[in-house]
Amino acid sequence: MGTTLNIATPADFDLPRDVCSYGYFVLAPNRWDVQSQSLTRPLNLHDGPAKASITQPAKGRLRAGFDRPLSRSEQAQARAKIARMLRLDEAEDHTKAFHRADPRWKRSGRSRLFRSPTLFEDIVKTVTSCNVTWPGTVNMNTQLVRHLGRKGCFPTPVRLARTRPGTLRGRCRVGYRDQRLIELANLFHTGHIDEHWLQSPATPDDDVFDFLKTLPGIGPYAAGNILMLLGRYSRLAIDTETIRHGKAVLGFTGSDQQITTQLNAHYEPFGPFKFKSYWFELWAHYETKQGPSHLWKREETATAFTANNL
DNA sequence: GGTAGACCTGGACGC
DNA sequence: GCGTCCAGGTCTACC
Repeated sequence: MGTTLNIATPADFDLPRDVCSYGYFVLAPNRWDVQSQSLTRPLNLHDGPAKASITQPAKGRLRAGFDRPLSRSEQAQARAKIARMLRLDEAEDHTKAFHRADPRWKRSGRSRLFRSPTLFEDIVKTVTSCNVTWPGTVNMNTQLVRHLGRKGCFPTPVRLARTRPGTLRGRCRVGYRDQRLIELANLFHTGHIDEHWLQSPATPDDDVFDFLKTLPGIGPYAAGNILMLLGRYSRLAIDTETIRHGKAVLGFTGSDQQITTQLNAHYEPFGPFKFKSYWFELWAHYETKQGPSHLWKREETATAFTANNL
């Protein structure tokens, strides 16, 4: 008999909406079940992996069922990881401030962007999303979990740091990212990444951005994306998808550089919430083509979604 | 500071 | 079934 945790959430939290808000919800080891509207994934805890199934039985409350009993310390650890994934730290006043800045999302209530239980997983997922089409990202994460993850978990920094480049390339299909991922894993497991400093409100976004760009495999796009994953929304992460959005949806014209300038100007009024305003615009565009994201069937839509494919 | 070319994979396409 | 082309962001060398 496994442990069940009851977890309090901010009053405005909505599990289907807030999980199915960013592409990482379809990447292994996450699994969103459309039928039961639940999120399932294994978590790495003190005494080993435990599979969590998260549902929302009522407003303001989540239920997380595990496939084995959890000790007291593991329960605290699991609560922290779930809170990180679901951004339960973003209270209602944060949502209200965002909706004051951009009232377009007040009706749907959108504000939270799904992320991973650890910063390491978020950074690896970001690196596997660079210079590759979305199905490639999906495959890399599936293979990383399959070949390097213990009992279906995402690989730990120690495990990834000890993996041979040839294994990453041959089995996990990460290509030239092999050495960069190993170096990143080494930086994490040797304590060279100061997560407290990265997450401290006292640290300016620009300083975090500059630091992130020094990491292997992290350029301007990835650094902007990781800022968002750290809860810093004052910058955009501009990739080809953003440029496409600028042209097709916002009607911008000119060279990519000119469109980038127009995009930055367009989102400037949203101040510290620029990324959210941009992202929910993009996400709303996907949903007009494919229907609500919490109903997307993983194999059909979610693994192929980019505006180009839609 | 700006830019060209290499880095890999998987899918689309033509034969 | 095979070869070719293309999409995708980062990194290095070079100007």
